[in-house]
Amino acid sequence: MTEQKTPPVVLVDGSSYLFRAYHALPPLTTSKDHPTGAIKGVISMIRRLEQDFPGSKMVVVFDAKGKTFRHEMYEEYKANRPPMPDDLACQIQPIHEIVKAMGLPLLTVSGVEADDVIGTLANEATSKGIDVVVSTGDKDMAQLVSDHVTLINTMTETRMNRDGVVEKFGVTPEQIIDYLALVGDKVDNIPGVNKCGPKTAVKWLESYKDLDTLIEHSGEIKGKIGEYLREATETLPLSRELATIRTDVDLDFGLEDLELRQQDDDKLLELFREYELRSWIAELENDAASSHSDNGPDQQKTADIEKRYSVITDQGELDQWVKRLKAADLFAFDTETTSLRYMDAEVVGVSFAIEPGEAAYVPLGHDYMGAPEQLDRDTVLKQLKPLLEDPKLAKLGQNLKYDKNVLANHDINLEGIAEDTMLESYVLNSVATRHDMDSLAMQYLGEKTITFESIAGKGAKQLSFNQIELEKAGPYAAEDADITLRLHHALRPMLADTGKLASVYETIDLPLVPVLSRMEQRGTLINASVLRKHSQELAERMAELEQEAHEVAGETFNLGSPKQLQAIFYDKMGLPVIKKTPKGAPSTAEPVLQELAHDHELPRLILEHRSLSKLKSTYTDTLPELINHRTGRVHTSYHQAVTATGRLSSSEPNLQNIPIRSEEGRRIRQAFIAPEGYKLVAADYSQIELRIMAHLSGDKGLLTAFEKGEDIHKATAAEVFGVSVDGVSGDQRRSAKAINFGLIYGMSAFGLSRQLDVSRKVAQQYIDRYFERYPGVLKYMDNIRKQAHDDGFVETLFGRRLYLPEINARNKQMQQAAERTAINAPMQGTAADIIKRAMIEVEDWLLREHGDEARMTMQVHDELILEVKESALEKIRSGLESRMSAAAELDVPLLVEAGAGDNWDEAH
DNA sequence: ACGTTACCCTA
DNA sequence: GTAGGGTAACGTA
Repeated sequence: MTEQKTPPVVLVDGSSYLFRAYHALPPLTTSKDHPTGAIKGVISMIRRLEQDFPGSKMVVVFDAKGKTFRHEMYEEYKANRPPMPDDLACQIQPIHEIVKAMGLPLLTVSGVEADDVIGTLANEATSKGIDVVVSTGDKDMAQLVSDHVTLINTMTETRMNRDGVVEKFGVTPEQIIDYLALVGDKVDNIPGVNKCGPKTAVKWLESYKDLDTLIEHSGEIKGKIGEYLREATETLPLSRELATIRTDVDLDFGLEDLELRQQDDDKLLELFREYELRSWIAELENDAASSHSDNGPDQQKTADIEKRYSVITDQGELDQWVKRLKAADLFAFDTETTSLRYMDAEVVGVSFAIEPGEAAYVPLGHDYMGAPEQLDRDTVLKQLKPLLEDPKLAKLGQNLKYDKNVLANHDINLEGIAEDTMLESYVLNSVATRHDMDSLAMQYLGEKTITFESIAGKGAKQLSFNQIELEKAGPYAAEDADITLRLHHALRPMLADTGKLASVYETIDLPLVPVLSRMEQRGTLINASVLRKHSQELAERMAELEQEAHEVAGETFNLGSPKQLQAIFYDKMGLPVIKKTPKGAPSTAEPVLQELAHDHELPRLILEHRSLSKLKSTYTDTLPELINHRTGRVHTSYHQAVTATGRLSSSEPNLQNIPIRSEEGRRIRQAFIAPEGYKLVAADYSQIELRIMAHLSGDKGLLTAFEKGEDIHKATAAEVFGVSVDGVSGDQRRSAKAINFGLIYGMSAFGLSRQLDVSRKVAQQYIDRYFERYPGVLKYMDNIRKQAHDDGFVETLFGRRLYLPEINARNKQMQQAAERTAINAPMQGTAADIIKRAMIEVEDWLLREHGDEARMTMQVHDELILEVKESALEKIRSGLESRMSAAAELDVPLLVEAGAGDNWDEAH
């Protein structure tokens, strides 16, 4: 039996969460444009802590305005920090008010930082024998950790005790200050030791225990880094002092003065309404409604919705649920399966939710030793089939494409896909978050969900769902449905409130789900024997190259190892270093070897070997292995919530990077074939991004060029180089093409000069000349940059948003990168929207009119690939072209070029 | 066994 | 200069 302990006092570092929430969360605003992202983030973290530490005294500490004693010690302290952005500053007051209304003591002490207040209170508590939990996102606080003080990062859900500090940093809490002093801090402008990072600091502290001893023995440290250490000996004591959190601040109050007060519901409701924090409003209202029946003692308030999860193994109970599902306006639905790979997956159970907090799991295929008797899978699926196939019964799920695919394995055609939380989250903010359910629950509901790993384990020993005990599987699966439902309630209003996002979700991403599902299930046909033969040829040629390379080098080595290549090229042969990798090692990348190949044989051999090895390992070896035994075809996965711009991505295999540029590579495309009696039709949008640029910018010259159907690169060359269209040389056209691509990518003179191998000055002249001839484009580029800076996001033609959190970053490089994204995203994203619209339309048309004659099988960003019956070839080709062209009404024609052939190479 | 780095394939 | 995914090597568990 253990002693009943006093609950720990919880000290919350509000300021550290303020910044993190501001950067991590999407730039949400109220309908009156008051930003709320940081409010939401900080408050939901405090609420989580209230749940996790019931009965604890909690104190929330923020930095006060103005300078602190550290500035007096060191003028340059935090001199690198930019002023707080306005849209963060204006959220501080509301947070303070909400914290107060929640009844929590709020502290801001001028002249010191929040850290010091926390350090002092922690010190006071431990001296009285009370344990302390410090909630912070700031690693510097690790110095406070002791047997009685732990850290918790409520954002990342990690707790750190003494052992945790040692594990994370490699030094004890007592050594953290010295560690921080050595490493320094760019943001706070603490100098530290030049070139000394975490690794070096840990190494030194391991050998010398503390900073003073290290300084005494600094003469023993060899090499350049030793010199840097000796250079820093004068500033190190200052660095150490700056890094030290004070535990002896003279506060005019003590812990006992900081009382929790009763939460002021009325005030809180008013604040939540003002900042439109909908889910919390609903919760408060519910609490108020139910508080009469709640006559228990004044406990921790029930921030959680009461959860009623059931596991159904009784037919009567299932019937009750089915009845309710049929009557519901919308129900959440989830399948548990044997595998994440949709082609192999079988249903292990299904879960449902209609009302928040209430959910049911119906286990159907748990087959571990001693599993309880369950309802018969096929019988239940048969019972559910009419329900799941009814397009009028609206279903909600998280990534329903997967569920649709899995159900197809059981001959169920899921229809009525009405809402999908993964897509809601993606459309709301494609960049700021991952869109898996666990992340979404944390972000939008402030709730930690049961992870699959926690019930199934991980790595090779991970169990599949059918092997998981019902006691664990039930809550997990039911929670999936419940969380999905509650997420939808949180996300859907946000979509409706934000520009045209709801329409992007409703008319583009959601209707695409069944289209992609069918494309995935259809798969594509591949000639495995051609690929295997190709693999063999590649292997032979590679062996020759390898032997030659070994002879030339005079030693054997692994041609695929950049490290060994470096040793041979730069250490042994002494070749010039043309470029370095990001980590500073001399690069052996393709353009470098290309350059070196002028004077040496070895780089050429490596280059050829490398390109063949790439083709072999990525394509010719792998693709045949991915052929499904049941269908004889290859089934990719299209991911709808991955890219920042709205494009799809493809994996296992990635069909969007099948080679085309080299002859050897095209042989791989030749292995993508049509079935007997069919041809492959490949239709692609010609110059779609440039056309979108013409449309968005409204530039007269560009619009005219496209209207006349001119060769756009030639037309550009004629303008930039001042020659007639007929007089454009091949070189001029090539340059113009690079300029046009550069424009789409947010070009700089530097980038263009490298691409064209001309001086930066010449590149700049080209750019200037271009903008002179196409002034509308320049104006558009300027506008879009300005818009990005003002709004923090850019939009596609259809209103899909891309947030650019780094557009106003202090780091100029980051800011410029964000500007390039701002320029590129509307074009790339609009193109993505257009082809998605085309896919929905084409699929609908084919299913309606040509069910057995043609089917869409692949999408590669601006290209659709279909299998078409030979007899219907011309009809389908023209219908396809016209539908793709009509997928958007632009001020320029959308030209589509479609070809046909026995394989993808021929069709393209 | 897992994560990171360097490299390279596509639009 | 934009946006992705996959592989081998390599370092750390």
